[in-house]
Amino acid sequence: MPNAATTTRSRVGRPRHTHQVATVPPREEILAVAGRLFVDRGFAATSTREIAERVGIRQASLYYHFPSGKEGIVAELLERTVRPTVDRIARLEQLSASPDTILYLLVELDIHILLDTPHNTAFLARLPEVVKSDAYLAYDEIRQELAAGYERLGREVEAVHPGGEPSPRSLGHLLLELVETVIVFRKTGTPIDPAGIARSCLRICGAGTERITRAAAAAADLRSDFEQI
Amino acid sequence: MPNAATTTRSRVGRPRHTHQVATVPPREEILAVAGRLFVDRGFAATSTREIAERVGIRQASLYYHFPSGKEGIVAELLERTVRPTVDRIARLEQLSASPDTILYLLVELDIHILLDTPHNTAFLARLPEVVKSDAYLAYDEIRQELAAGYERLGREVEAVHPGGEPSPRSLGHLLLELVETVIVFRKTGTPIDPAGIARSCLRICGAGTERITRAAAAAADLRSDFEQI
DNA sequence: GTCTATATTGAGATAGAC
DNA sequence: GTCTATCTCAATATAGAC
Repeated sequence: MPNAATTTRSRVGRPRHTHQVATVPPREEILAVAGRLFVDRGFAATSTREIAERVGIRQASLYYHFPSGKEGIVAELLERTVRPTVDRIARLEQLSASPDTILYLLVELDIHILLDTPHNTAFLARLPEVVKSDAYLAYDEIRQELAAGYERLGREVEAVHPGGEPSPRSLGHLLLELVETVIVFRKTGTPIDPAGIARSCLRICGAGTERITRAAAAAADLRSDFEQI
Repeated sequence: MPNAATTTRSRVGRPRHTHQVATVPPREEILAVAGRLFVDRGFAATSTREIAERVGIRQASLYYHFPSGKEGIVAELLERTVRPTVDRIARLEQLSASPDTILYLLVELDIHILLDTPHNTAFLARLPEVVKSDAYLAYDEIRQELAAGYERLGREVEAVHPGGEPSPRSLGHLLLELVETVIVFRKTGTPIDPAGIARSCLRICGAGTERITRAAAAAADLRSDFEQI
């Protein structure tokens, strides 16, 4: 079935169904398959053979797309895990809303992104083999920014009514960890309650019931602005 | 230097320095070294050769102490991670104190135990390769009990003042995850604030500032009973 | 861009001497 | 209880044909 010059030519008659059947580029296929396996079985425990097998190519062919093998794959997966969140936090902090509302919104959006991440690949950042790798450095830098954002917002929420029980040290990291419980929950199949976690974050910062209710309502109005993109 | 019958005999003169230099049994040494390496580099990424090398024996000799190799080692490490906590929770729940106080105390004690665990081996339960192993089953069963305990206590704390903002779903797992943030923090070197986490747990369950302050004070009086053993 | 073939290395595990 | 020696298997990575 010779079929030369199937691209970049004008032809007589009805064009082929170039629907592509939404053909995913092999590179993307590799990332998806590898992400799933890494999260499922661990990074070191997953072989390039198995990745290739599931993609439908030979083991050696992986090195065409990712010359540095598994390392390169996990680097890109980590990158994609953290990028969208950081892109939004700057816009969030510019909103003219109460700190309560902004924190509530950040938590909800962060959770939303974590739950949407293809194969829960945010979990990869918790594997020791991955943490030791070079790929982790860029990821961690951005994550520190995120923790700093949580810290800033948390302290602002705390400052609305000074004099209460103080919020814990490492507040930013604690809030971020609380949000990232969804990574663990997603893995273990534990039911997830995003609004409950958002409320919990505000409570940790000293906000009372009425403030939380108000923040949740205000966040609901603003949320639609951030769901796109 | 022949030295027969060094035990169970009475001898003339000053006894040898039988201090043993606190000689740790090789089995324990293996567990300690392996625990450290597993947590540091991951389970699959750690070879039996490296464990043996650091213990000061040959790779093959490991199989005398642990016939099933790494699997057997990690099984025992997990076992030791979870046993002491579960042993105490039953006694805690029998105390005639407020739910606030008991939950506060449980959180503090749980954190204390997690921070004392030899090489942060509680982290092992978060490695996919370990979760897939048979060793994980026994561990998980006991951990479910623990989550159930947190759920019971959390709901009791919530019920003290009904009608407030409801606590999140999966409350027990959420509280347990919040406590276990110390595992992650210990790994990343993030400063840890045990009392702050305890207060955060109570807040999540709807307790206000005064109740938390009272619970902390009451817990301080009871704490000494549980530090021993 | 994908293949076959293979080099190379390192892992876990067992047998049997001491 | 620890050793040496070795088997077996699997993994990563490269070379070069198509």
